[in-house]
Amino acid sequence: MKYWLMKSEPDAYSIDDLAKEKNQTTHWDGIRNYQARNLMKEMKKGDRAFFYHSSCPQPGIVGIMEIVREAYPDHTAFDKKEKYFDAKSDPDNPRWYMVDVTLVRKFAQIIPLSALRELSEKALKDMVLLRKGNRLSVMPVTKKHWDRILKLE
DNA sequence: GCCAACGTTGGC
DNA sequence: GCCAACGTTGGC
Repeated sequence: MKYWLMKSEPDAYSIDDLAKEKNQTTHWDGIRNYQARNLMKEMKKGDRAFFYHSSCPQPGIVGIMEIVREAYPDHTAFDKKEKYFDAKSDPDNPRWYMVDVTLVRKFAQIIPLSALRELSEKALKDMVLLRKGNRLSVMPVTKKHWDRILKLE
């Protein structure tokens, strides 16, 4: 089993939105970055992912999700009415993919980015999220880092 | 709102 | 293939 981190702006879609979904499950659509897409294609059913709130007053990890369906075409790229429509994605040869995720649990308290940064020179050294200039919205997390982060809860 | 750090686009 | 211009992300 692998571990991941997936970002979302809570104004657009928060962990509470996920909690309100039927079966607390949704498709993680709208990824329009090749590196992030390629990582999503590596995801396997049963993998775990941190839900991360970005671009908000308190960025940080707010809970845990599980991958319940492996990568399949992101149909929102085909629909002109969708925000993430992409004319270059052809239904016969889709450019963008998404996975389905379900909520495992929401943390009682957010694990703020600032708390992660405090460990960036030690236990969380080289974590992708903490790398300077990091902009990836989907990224891998090592088991070592995953376990250490859970101790911050 | 600012700005660093990328990623993408398009002319050559 | 190079690279300047432009757009986006995301913390602060």
